[in-house]
Amino acid sequence: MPRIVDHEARRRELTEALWRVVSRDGVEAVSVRAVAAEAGCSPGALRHYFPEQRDLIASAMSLVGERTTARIEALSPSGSTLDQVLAYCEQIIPMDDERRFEAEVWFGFISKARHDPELQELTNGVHRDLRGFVSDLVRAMGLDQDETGRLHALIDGLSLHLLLYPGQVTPQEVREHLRSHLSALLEDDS
Amino acid sequence: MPRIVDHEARRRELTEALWRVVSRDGVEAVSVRAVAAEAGCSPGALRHYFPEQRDLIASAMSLVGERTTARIEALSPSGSTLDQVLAYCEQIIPMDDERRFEAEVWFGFISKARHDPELQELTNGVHRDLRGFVSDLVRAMGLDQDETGRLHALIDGLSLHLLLYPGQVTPQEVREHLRSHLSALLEDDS
DNA sequence: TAGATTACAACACAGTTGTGCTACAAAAAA
DNA sequence: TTTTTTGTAGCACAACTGTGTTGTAATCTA
Repeated sequence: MPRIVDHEARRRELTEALWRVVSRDGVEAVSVRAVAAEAGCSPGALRHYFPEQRDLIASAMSLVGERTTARIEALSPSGSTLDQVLAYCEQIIPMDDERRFEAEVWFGFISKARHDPELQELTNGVHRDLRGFVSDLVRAMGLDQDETGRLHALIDGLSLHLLLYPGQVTPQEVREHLRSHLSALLEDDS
Repeated sequence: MPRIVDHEARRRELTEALWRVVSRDGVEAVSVRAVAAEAGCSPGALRHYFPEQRDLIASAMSLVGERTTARIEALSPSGSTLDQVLAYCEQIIPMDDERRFEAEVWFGFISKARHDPELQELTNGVHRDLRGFVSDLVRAMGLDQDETGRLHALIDGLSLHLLLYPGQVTPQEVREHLRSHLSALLEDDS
């Protein structure tokens, strides 16, 4: 065994194993043993990196935030203002499997986080960050900041519907709703 | 022991005990034993009315739907069209503690329901009903049905934010967002 | 009154949970 | 070389889980 291991990378691996468990068997199936098995190591090894289960979950939720912001920052949208804002918004909506896994993890653990001060602080932070991001979009559209709360709620509502009722709501519909909403906002402004 | 007990009422009592556990200790704390203790009876007695835990959870989620629709049907709003529609919408948003408990139970169990066909059918049904309700409102406002999905998502997004981030979002803000949204829809129509 | 039915309690059982502790092997440091 | 550190495995433990089974007292039916 190598004495020195890239701690950060190992934690990432293990966190992604947790993701796989969640997306395959749901949040209920997450346990120290299940995640360790998925990662192909012993529970003891996992606990070497995450002493408590809470740490694992916190890491998983943080990763959602990190990946979302990374995707946003990597984006260099073109086209009309509407198209650009639309492209940004879609990065936080589960339009494909990748974003669906993120949403699954997020919404899955969020009720666990509600009664855990430490996790709650984390989710509050991510929520604040996202609101700041939406706020920037609203500003970029030259709109009043009153619109931030409404747009943010619309985005999260659409996300929720897409995740929970994929049979009743499709990505195309979501894109249309978002487009018409932004369109109305922009023409209202001019 | 009386031989005949009002089955329906007893189930209601036990379901409400589950609600209390959820609102006090969170969804994670729900177990046959915990709910029985909260209801002041033995786990065996509980299992007499709910043979499996799934039945209990299904009953709790159904109760959310029932209470919401009951509240809606009991409503006889007055004032402008906008005020009336607003009053209806607020019945499915956790503006006070009563509706907050409902939302807590609903969002708490919904990720459990995602990997359980029987529960999923239930949640799909409630979602469909709510969409039908929103659709009626949209029709009452004389709007195109395209608005249904957007309004429904906005309502659920606002609900989610109100439930999860009570420190960052207030009922007053939610009411304002909803009002301005409906207002824009109505004036756009004329 | 005799018997069937029902509400409830209590226990048993096997499985799973998070976490603490010990042991050991590999690699770095001395 | 010897010693120390570090990653990993494995076991132990107590608590808790859902659910099956059995017992019992109270009430209704005949």
